[in-house]
Amino acid sequence: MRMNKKERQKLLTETIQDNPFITDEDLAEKFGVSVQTIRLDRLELSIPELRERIKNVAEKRFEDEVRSLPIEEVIGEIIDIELDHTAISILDVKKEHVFVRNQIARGHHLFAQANSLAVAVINDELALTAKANIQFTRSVKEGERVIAKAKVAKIDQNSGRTTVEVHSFVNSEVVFKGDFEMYRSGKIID
Amino acid sequence: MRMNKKERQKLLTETIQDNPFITDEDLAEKFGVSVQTIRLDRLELSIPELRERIKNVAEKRFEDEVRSLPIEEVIGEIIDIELDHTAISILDVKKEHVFVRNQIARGHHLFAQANSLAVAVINDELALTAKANIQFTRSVKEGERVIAKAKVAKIDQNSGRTTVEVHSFVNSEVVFKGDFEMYRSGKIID
DNA sequence: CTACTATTAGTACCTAGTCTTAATATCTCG
DNA sequence: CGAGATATTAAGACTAGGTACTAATAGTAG
Repeated sequence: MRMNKKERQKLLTETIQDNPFITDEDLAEKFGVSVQTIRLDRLELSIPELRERIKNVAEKRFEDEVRSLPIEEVIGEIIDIELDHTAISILDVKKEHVFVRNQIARGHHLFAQANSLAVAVINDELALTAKANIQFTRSVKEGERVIAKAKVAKIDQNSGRTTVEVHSFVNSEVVFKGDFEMYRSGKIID
Repeated sequence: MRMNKKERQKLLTETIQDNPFITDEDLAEKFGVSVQTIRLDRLELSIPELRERIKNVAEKRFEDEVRSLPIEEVIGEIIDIELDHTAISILDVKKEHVFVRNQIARGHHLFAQANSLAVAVINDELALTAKANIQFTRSVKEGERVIAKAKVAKIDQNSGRTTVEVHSFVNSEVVFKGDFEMYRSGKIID
């Protein structure tokens, strides 16, 4: 009934991977060996103790949290901005952006990058999108880097309505085009 | 220099909140009191010990992980669908969807809901958005429920190009309108 | 039979606590 | 000022879930 060392260690790795909250004692019982054997196994496999594992999971969550905040505020990373004129952002397409089936980026992520860049380029407290006319000219795959360039095309001095053109590229190939008509609350800050 | 109990306990709560990884010893040093005092404080405030706190953070991360997967696949919850005809989804606007400053939903979330509904309504393995013409007719606030209704308007039998109209409502008031021109890979499944 | 690997056992020690009892310190009110 | 209440500190026994190390035993291959 009892498996050999190699098998046990393989299973041990898997078991801990999908449940890092298991103690050596529980593992020993699960595999029908002594606690000491489990500890030797962990030592050989360089698997840290329960508390360390839990801590790692917790710390990773903290990192993610810090990382997810800026993602929420602006989709993509703004690398250049000249208020009311131009702005550029980059977005690295990762597995969370693509369809599972074909690894093609979901449209709304490209839209989100462009839209939030259009919001950012406007020099106003409250910029909202009123209308948009967009076009996806080529599908973007996981691993590609999308560079979005926004240009303020027109500002209506009375209403404040601002038209922003955004073109997104992968290796100088246009993958997305969008005209955004933006609404701004206050007066134009110069 | 040393603050009173009330002040200390208030600060203690905050300190632990934004760094759950701090030990009683470090806290004692930070507040210039003994470790025992910190422990009494935690007891009074029902703050669990370090290891429990870390475990909670880790467990929460595990829960979140499970929860964040379905959110990725379809934005909003599909409540009705008739392939190649109509579909309806709802999206409850929460704080993660809005601008911090004014609690207005960021445009790309409404777009994402509409776009992913347009993708879903199409009876094909691979549906991609080619173009979209959208309009945000009223701003949506945190706490509101957006109901998106998609209608397939036209299917080009040769190219497979499909036009989907999406209207989104909050309490029967139109908040978003969009015409999506969708591209489908294979033939139309009937 | 010996050499080697694998397993088990036992001991001392560690961290970051809990729980309990008891001794001080400090504050407050009459 | 002093008594009582509240706050703080200390000390001791115990806990989980380990590490690190030494030593004994079991099983197997040459």
